[in-house]
Amino acid sequence: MLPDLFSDLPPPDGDLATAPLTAIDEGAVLIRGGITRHAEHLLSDIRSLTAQAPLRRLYTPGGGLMSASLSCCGTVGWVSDQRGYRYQRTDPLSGRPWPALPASWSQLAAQAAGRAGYAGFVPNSTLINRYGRRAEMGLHQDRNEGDFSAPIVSFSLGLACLFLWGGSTRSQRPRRIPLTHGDVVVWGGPSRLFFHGIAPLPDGTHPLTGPCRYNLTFRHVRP
DNA sequence: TAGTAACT
DNA sequence: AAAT
Repeated sequence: MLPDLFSDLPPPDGDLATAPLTAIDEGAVLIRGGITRHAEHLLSDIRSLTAQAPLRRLYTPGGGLMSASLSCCGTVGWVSDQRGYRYQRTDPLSGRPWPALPASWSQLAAQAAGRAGYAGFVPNSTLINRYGRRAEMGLHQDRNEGDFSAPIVSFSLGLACLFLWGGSTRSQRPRRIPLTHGDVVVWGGPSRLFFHGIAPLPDGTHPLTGPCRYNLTFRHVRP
């Protein structure tokens, strides 16, 4: 078996308190394997949450269909359609409020943020992204939250991917950072509005998720 | 405009 | 780069 793109990563530690922390940029860190030991619990929660608010593909305002599927939980959820990007209190599919953000998720996200130097992070919205075969996410900024003092906390589950990490302008060529099952990325402060994205998902199968990657992105949104 | 076409 |  030939070594793959990701085989030189250290083995996952699984604990946010002790997993190895790498600086990516000013205000941005990668915690390798920080949530590995919580993966099955998180995936089980994703199953029950997406039974209430199904994963769905959204249209961008320009009319493009996103290749990743998403859902939300928390007091507000991110949506995109012909009218633009926004956070709203209800799921447009059902008209009902989004499912509550599980307390265990909020605690893990806060612990990750604290490890990255952002004390007191209290997320009120989580975007649940599912990347299937060849799904990707173009370079973008998370800029609809209203509160840019709070960081973004991102959990990776399942198939490995290449995280595209750019800069404050779209023209800066992004670095490609491998993310594997259990990895956590936190960015805020000077890099809070940096462009980022996901390269097309490589083929593969993960024991816990099959041919897909899940990503949980925690935010604090000023309603 | 979190995507895409249409360039180079 | 430009459309929306």
